[in-house]
Amino acid sequence: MNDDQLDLVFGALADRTRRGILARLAETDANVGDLTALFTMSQPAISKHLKVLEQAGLISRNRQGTMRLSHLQAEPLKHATGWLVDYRTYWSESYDRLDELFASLNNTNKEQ
Amino acid sequence: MNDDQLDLVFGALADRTRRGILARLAETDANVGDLTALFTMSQPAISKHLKVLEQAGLISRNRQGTMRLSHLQAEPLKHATGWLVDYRTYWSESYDRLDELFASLNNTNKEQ
DNA sequence: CCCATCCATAACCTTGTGGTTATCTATAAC
DNA sequence: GTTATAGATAACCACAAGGTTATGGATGGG
Repeated sequence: MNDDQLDLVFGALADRTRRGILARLAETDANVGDLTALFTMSQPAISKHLKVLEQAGLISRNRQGTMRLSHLQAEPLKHATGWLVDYRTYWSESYDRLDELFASLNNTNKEQ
Repeated sequence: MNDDQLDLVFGALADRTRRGILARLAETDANVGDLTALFTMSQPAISKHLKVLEQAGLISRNRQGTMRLSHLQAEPLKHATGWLVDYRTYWSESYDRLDELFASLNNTNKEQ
């Protein structure tokens, strides 16, 4: 994953509304109206966020009748994770297994 | 890790100069002059980037004589990773062991 | 004390971002 | 063909972001 893509992906993730959209899409696909109902902002604002997510490759969209369904595309999240875990040797602890890592992350997330 | 912190961390990572600074600090601590020499921009610009990184908790700084050394603080990267891996069930493949994940990531990163 | 060095800060500029309202387009239903 | 609905687009606004140059403040050395 190159610098341009990382700019787009991390930039897309740097907004809590967009992270909220991704969380919602992790459940099921959704149309623009569904997503607009979740946030206290206008439909065009949501459409803009969806465009940002699409350009980052984090969602795909296809027409379903008069609606456009957004679908989570998690692959760039995997690559962003790959970038981040390169720094794991600088974390305070190291983990051999993913489940150990996740257990630790859950703890530290709750602690804060 | 709450939304405000995620805003700051992902926002800090959304700039390639700041990612470059983190990569440099992964080797050794560095002062502002060292970092300015690495990029084609002015010293105040680097100082601004360092402030962003510091507010995101990604670096700490302490005076060493007349210099201020920046030191990588990777803990927020761990927490950001924790947020990202929550989406691992939506990746195209799943991995039980970190080394499997890393191997895959190295491959896909090289492929692109 | 004076001076050089390292860095921060201030002021400014341009562009991007996140929101709004108003309007246009596309699809489906009748 | 008309109409209703879903969503995109345009025009606009306020402010944040990323850069610049100029200058100020802190530290160490002679």
